[in-house]
Amino acid sequence: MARLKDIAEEAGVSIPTVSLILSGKTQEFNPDTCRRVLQVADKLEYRPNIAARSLQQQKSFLIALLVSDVNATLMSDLLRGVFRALGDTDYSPVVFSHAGPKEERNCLERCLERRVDGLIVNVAVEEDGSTDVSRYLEAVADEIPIVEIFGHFLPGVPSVNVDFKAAGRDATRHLIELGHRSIVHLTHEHYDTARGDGSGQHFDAWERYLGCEEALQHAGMAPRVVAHPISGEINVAQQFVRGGAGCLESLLGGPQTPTAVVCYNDFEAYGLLQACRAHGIKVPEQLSIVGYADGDVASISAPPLTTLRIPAGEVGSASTQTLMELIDGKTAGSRLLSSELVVRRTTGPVSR
Amino acid sequence: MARLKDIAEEAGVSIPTVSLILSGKTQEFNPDTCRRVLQVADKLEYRPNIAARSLQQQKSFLIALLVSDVNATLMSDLLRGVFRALGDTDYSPVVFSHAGPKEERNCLERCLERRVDGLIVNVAVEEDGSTDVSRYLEAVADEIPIVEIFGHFLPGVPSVNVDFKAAGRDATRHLIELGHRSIVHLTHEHYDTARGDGSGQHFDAWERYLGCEEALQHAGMAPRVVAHPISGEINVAQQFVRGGAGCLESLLGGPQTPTAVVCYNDFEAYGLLQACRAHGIKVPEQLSIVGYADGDVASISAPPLTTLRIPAGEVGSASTQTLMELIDGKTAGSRLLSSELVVRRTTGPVSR
DNA sequence: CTACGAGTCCAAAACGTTTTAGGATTGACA
DNA sequence: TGTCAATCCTAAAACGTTTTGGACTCGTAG
Repeated sequence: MARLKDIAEEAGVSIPTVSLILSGKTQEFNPDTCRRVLQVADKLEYRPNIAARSLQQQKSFLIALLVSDVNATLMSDLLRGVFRALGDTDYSPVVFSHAGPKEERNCLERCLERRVDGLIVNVAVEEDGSTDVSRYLEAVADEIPIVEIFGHFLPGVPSVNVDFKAAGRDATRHLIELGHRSIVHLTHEHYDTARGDGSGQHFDAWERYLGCEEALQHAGMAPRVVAHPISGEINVAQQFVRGGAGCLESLLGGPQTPTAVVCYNDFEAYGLLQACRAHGIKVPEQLSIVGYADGDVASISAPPLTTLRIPAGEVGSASTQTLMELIDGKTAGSRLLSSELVVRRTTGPVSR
Repeated sequence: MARLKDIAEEAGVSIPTVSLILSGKTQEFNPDTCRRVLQVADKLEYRPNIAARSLQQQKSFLIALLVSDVNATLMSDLLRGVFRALGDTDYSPVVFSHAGPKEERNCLERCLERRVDGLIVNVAVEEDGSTDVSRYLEAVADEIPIVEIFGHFLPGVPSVNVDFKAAGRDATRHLIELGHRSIVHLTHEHYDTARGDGSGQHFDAWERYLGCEEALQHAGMAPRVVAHPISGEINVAQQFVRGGAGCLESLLGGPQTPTAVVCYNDFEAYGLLQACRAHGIKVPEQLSIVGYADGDVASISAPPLTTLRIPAGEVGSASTQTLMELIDGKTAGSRLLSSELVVRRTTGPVSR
């Protein structure tokens, strides 16, 4: 593989000359020389050795992506977003997918060895809601630019998050605009465990509830919640499906039968949809349903689910952009991205 | 960040001494020296500079993962597999997710600049079934170890693939063991377009059919195929759902009503399942259904789908292992991984 | 004739590591 | 006393870049 030296010899100039010309400082050289050098470089199919450049410049041109595999479904979108934002900068992404705090530590170590120029990290959170690595990460944060995604556990580190509250608000508002006046928020039993400190494991559920509440109150209505248990044993997705299905009775049995339901996620919505069919309840004529996430499930259900798309790609590109700014020495703030409402066929005007 | 030099000075030895001791060649040195050096290294929190090491060793300790975003749903499993196989080797994965041949070329260029030690690549295939980059990749394959996954377009390059034929065979055999004697293969209209050359765009569908055929013939039965159109406009998943649903009539209207169906994928199976419910056909009592892929859809359908799991994680780890062997100068062969049958509730003994 | 500026180019050092080849010191043995 | 081997360590070169601080040659103005 050709080196600067090879080009220099073949073109009859010195190494620095080649280096400078190839990096675009052509105005300081004789046009003839430039042409010759560029031509030889092309002929020899020269490709810079990034390792050598790294060593000299004290920059690795690598950014690390540290994600816990909880976000598995979002992974590919996220990556694509990162990749898009990286565009034709000189940076490449090193990816570490870790299964928990222990591995996370390990990954971090590798990042440091590589002298990565920046870190996009999704902090692993323990079963009990604690985050083990924060200590390491906090220490590292002083030396390397870090952007946190899908969480905000590191003080002083900018984060890119999904605005769950806005998602709740938008879903609810959509229903209100359709004329609904009796709306229930369907969620899981731990939705209010994060109430105290505003963060914690079930933060998203609480935020989502708050969004609902806000939209309802703004329209002069009181929030109403139906929550189902999550037992922990079986497949997570299926738990929510069952949970959603199991709630139909509570919905119908309440003081006032709702005309619309905002669900915590698509699986719940799907379960509810199934239960409705089983009970002969027409969707959306008798009951409108909004889900959340927009995965496969949403688009294949019958009728296809109105839901909100989680902007994983945008999280990827926004966090990358933020990181780039940090790397360039600028300061950067956190960002909150909105989920986009995807109106399909489970919501419709209220019938009277 | 501490360098070998810093340790050397603090421990009162030379740089090579530190280097050698830290890389485990301790037996050639005085135990006291070793202890001192290791202690100082620990104190200064020394981490080797991989860029410098790369330059010296002419190895980047990077392996690149080049995947087209067709395999989005498999991505996170794949990555986890790669990561698992990498274990605590010195290698880290650089990931490039590309949307097509043009980007693929670009990614490849970056890989070469990084002097990656190996490449795991999922060749992008054009609409018409051609592969643009193969030329570049073939050229590169002479210089860098490559392993191809989810395809085999590069001659002479070992590949790791999913055995679609075995998947078809296993699904069918499962049904035969349950006593079924009238089995239909449900697939899409292009399933036999790859027939000629054995590769091409719809390779998987054809292999899957062949597997069915083999199992059936082995049991003395003739294959029977029902294929639905795929129009291209809407959501791919939904196309298959509709396709599957739309086939129920053909199934019932045929010369002999089948007691079991092997579907091309989970979406088809799901659509068929829906149609069965609509028509009052009991699954699995009247009709057994097997899907393929085992994503969210399979586990949330009612009843949950019997299907085959695509071993994406295994593809990741196997390809990584193969690549490591190539990097170590060994030769390595291709591997064909089996999908695992996941028996849920859409298959049962044939009723008479 | 000298001085100076513009236009081109280059020598040398530096980045942090590994490797090769050998140097210094010691003790044992002839 | 000199030789040999063993033990412990190091000097120097190398990997491929970029950067710094000039050097050299013209032409032109003082």
